Amino acid sequence: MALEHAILVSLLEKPGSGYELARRFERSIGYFWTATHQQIYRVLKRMESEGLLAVRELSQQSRPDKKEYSVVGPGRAALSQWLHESIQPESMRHELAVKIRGAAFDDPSVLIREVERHRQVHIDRLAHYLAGELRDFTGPAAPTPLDTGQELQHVVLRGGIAYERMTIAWLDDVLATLRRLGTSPPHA
Amino acid sequence: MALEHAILVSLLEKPGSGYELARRFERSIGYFWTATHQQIYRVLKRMESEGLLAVRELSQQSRPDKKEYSVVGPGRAALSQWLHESIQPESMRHELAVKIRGAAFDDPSVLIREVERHRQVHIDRLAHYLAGELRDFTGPAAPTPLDTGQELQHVVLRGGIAYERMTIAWLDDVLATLRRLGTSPPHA
DNA sequence: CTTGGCTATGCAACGAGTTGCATATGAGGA
DNA sequence: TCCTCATATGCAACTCGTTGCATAGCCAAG
Repeated sequence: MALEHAILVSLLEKPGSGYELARRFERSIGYFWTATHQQIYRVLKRMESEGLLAVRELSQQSRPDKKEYSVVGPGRAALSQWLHESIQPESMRHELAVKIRGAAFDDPSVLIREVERHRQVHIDRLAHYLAGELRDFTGPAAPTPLDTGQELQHVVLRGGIAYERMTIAWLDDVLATLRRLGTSPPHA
Repeated sequence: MALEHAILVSLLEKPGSGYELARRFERSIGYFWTATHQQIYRVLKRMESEGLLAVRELSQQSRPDKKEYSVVGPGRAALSQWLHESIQPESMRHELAVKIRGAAFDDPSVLIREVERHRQVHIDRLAHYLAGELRDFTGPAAPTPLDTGQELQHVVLRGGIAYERMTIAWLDDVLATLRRLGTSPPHA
């Protein structure tokens, strides 16, 4: 049910429509929790029927109407309760690592392009995070001092930055290893 | 379908039963891909019916019979084909980060114990990985030189080690931030 | 005036993953 | 004898998540 909680957090930070939430899940919240618009619409509907959210239909000019959701009392209570529960530490889901081990049973060098591609994606994400950090937290236009919400958003963003840096360094290690093995014969 | 591929890799490394695979998914392979035994049994059955795996029923003394699975031609081909396809870079799923941002709407200090608990889990995992590295790759009892499969297993393990170290450092940052905010009033 | 793009919401079908339960063998300890 | 533990496999029901498709309004470009 973590999507439910991610939605509560996002709507507490700022009310919005399903469509707007879907876009937030492509950046910001989406850095550490993903969801497609279909999933979001479905869960929003369920949460509204459970009384966690309130809806307001807004007519808009030059675009379709939208439904703006906001968190109401029971939703806030549900989030608060969840914060007091303990969750189990993340289990990894690293498909590329599966591929790398699998490469032992084929030609490891076929993975070089793939790993290079992933590396570039992580370099782009890092640049994106760093730009966001400068804009919102450490640059001249950032508010000082930061409030609690901003401090917490910043520490989460620092986690994302650390993750991307670590990943890029590891992919460099992977590439060096694949290139070193390049001339070796494939394993039985 | 990544579970399918993780199973192919694991069974190519060494044939085994569903039960044995389930235990491998608690260590080794499980460091970067998780699965429960129910899922594994179900997928094994499907893969066998699709001709990717062969089964051998083994009678055992002093324990129940088991079914030993191994990869056959088409399974190997399926893995090889997957290695040549490209996958999309991982999307994050970091529930703790959602909680941290959510803490802005409650008392941030309630998370301190939770974060400390996660930190300890990652310290334990790091110690476990380092012990495995010493045993299998860098210690005096490790084979020299390593073959291709071992080199690739090692580079994946180095990724796990880097991940745990990064995570521990980040959780220290999170704890320092939570403690600093400890005396502040909760956000609106 | 048609096409493509952005906003905005949604259904239907499927596949992936979790939780709870059920069953059975045999070892070792209370 | 009974209980628990480790081995070993599995069903049923459910939730979560993805993919493909559909609809609809309005704008701007060609």
